[in-house]
Amino acid sequence: MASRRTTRVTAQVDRARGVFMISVAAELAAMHPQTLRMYEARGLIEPQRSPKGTRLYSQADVDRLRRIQAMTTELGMNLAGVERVLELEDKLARLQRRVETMERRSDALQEEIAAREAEIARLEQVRESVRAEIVRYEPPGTSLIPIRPVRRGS
Amino acid sequence: MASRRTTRVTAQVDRARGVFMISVAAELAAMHPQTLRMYEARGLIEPQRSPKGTRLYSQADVDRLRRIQAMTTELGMNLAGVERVLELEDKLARLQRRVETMERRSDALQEEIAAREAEIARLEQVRESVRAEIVRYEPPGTSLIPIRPVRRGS
DNA sequence: TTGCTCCTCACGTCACGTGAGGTGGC
DNA sequence: TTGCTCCTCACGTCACGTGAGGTGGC
Repeated sequence: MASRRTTRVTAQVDRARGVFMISVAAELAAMHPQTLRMYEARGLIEPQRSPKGTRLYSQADVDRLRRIQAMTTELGMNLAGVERVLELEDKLARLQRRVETMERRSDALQEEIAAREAEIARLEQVRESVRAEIVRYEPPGTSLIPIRPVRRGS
Repeated sequence: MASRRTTRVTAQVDRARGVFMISVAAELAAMHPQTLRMYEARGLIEPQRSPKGTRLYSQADVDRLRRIQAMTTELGMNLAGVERVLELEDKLARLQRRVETMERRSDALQEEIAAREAEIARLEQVRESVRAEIVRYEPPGTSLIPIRPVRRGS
């Protein structure tokens, strides 16, 4: 279990780590290397840099490039639109996660209500049986002590 | 209260009703009439038509045109991007409303829990006082009747 | 007749992608 | 030296907006 978590964290780190130089990244994204430089100039992508200044693209960068590629090629969007859509998709994903969290919370609250309902039912059951026991001490006409309303602080 | 609702419904109907011919709508949206025809051909807007075939734009149409205008002029987006962004903004608005509904529901559930907590506290309180009353009937050494464990069904 | 509507066609502009050209370090 | 990197500049293409041109009904 601990090892699985470690593996996942490592994979995440790797996904964000700059490993491809521009020619490789361009081939993986099916783009011209010059296009990648252009996208960077417009702020659509920010690859890391080696100490010498060479761009280093991560797997996450390549994925993002492919999403951009789909929007421009398949939908015919320009870069201004791509930028805005990427923003909105991020917002949407965050909101989606929030909805899921709230749904789980809602379920948990429902369970809390059910648990308290059960507790109330249990307490009422106890009260009923106590009442039944008390009544047994008072069979009409056979009680040894007179029955009177209980008065507090008497 | 009923009249306020009626007013709102009327306003909504008016907002969706085709009232402006193309030259007026174009002026309200600060656009060329030909541009409006182009947007319609591309499916970005669907004005109603008079029996004679004249386009009739509603206030909602004009608002939509202004939103499109802002995206193309201020952000430099093309129409493919506008289309996608309008879709995503709709989705986002729906999800936003859902989050608000869920928040209200969550609050309501919290209140339900609080109400049941109060009921539990009340029942426990009752049980405590019943116990206290029973004890009061059994002062050691002064009871008129012998105290024995209660046996069911005896 | 004027001014609107409808339509189609064509052109100018601009964004984007890509190629060329020149530099520098493994 | 080869093949990559870096950069800037320039050109071809395409989408979009707008204008022209011709029609028809209040």
